[in-house]
Amino acid sequence: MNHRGRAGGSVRREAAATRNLEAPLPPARSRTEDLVHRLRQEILSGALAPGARLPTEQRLCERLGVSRTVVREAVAALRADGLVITRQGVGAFVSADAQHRPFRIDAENLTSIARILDLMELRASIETEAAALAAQRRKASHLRELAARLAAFDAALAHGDAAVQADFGFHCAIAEAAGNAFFVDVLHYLGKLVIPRQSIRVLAQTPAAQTAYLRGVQAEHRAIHDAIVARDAPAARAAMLSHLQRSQERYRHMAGASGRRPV
Amino acid sequence: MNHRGRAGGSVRREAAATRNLEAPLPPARSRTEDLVHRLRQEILSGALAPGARLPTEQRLCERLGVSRTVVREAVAALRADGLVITRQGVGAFVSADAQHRPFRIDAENLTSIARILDLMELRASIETEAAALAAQRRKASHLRELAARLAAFDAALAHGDAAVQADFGFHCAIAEAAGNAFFVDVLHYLGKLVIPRQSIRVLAQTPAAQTAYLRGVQAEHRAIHDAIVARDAPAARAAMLSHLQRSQERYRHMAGASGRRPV
DNA sequence: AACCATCATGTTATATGACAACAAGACAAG
DNA sequence: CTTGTCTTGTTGTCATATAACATGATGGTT
Repeated sequence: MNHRGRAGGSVRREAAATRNLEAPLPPARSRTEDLVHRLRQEILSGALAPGARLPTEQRLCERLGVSRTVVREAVAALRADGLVITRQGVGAFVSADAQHRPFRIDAENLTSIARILDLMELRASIETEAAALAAQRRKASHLRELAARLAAFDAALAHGDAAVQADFGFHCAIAEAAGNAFFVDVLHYLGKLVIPRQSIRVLAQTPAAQTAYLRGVQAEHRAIHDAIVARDAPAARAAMLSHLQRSQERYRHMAGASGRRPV
Repeated sequence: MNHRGRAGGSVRREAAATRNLEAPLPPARSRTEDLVHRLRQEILSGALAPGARLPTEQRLCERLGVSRTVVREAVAALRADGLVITRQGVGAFVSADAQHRPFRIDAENLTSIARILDLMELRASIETEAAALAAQRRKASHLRELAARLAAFDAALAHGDAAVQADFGFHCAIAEAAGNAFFVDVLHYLGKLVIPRQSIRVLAQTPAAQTAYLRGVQAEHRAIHDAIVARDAPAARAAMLSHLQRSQERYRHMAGASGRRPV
């Protein structure tokens, strides 16, 4: 028996080549990936209900004409995804919480300036509310943390990269003060996507322009900080919204100025 | 050689048993899971930088004293997670975007009413902004969709379960009208977590109470809808915020009324 | 009858060896 | 310098065997 039925893959690859000679990466799914895809679809579509038992490894081997290695690797992948759980000596079952897949934003979705602005918009919606909640709920410890983050930003004014980190730290401290762990989690997640791009934008400027830019950012930070200290939720919301809208504007400007290729 | 060095696992299990005889599930990691954990930590900690090449399967087998089966399953799991990518004949490499892990909220995190209210708060922050954006950007097609969803809700008033679905559909339509795909994605993700619980709450009531409750919801929906039609972003934001705050209030009330156990 | 130890069976977990598919460099021929 | 071939190393797949585990059946004991 041919150990690897690449016939299908080869056909796909050739077809792609005729359409575009520049084709850099023929996907050419492996058997394992194929099986993962099939099982995942069956689970997500509900054909395999939560709690249902998957066919045994032997049956899957027979039905699909693959080796146990392939089946086991596929199941391992699904288990890593949290879609199935296996019990030695019993079988493999569809996870009870298979329905709510993890939320994820791929880097491929962020190839255009418009998409990045969309992401910043999403972030803004969360942070404005976080600022308002922080104004209502902040404790003394949160205020100390906020002040410390502001000071850290001041200290980092001269170093563009460190300043971007400190900037994010200030925002995280606000999310912490909001007293809702979900806000912190989401912000961290989005931050990892946005920060690198922001950092590059900042560092592309001259040192003098960097400092001027960062001073402006810091002034907006202080406005947010003051509103939170004053327990003025609407003001905090407005200050954060204004801050992030200007941030979007700055990004739009810098992206437009330094060529069309977003990073 | 002993084919499965369960010594460590057994020790762990016994230790746990001495601490708590009720121990329901000794984790007892398998070798595969162990290796997945180790490699994942090395990647996330940065010890294995993005783009770096992993040791070959043979080397991993030798160093860790496990079979190739274990190594391959572990790598398959990491590949499913998007942390590594493998190229036949070349090797396995840490993915470039290994840093930003998918965002996920486990069901275990939602065991208390407070946590669920936190989640509703997060959802509110996103939806209020979505409503405001929808008011600014909605096209004619969006208005048609919104009207259709409202009508669907009216039609489902009698059937509690269908009404909850229609309710969510209306909210999704607003996110669509906001013209930012991320809002739709996040709402869908959060919806899968919130909807079932909301549904149970509604169905626990008497039919008459259900209808009264749903009529109140629908009135709030209309207020949001009208603000979006009028392109009045602040009004849309306020209407949505009010709607969701009342929703939180209702949940708090129902949760308090029907026993302490959240679902 | 109720209880408990033991066994048989089926399943997953792991180990091992082999071969196929592929990539990249070495190397010689043109 | 280019091109084709070979060698080597790596991942992908197959096949088989054994260990660990769960579950129900069996049969003996109380």
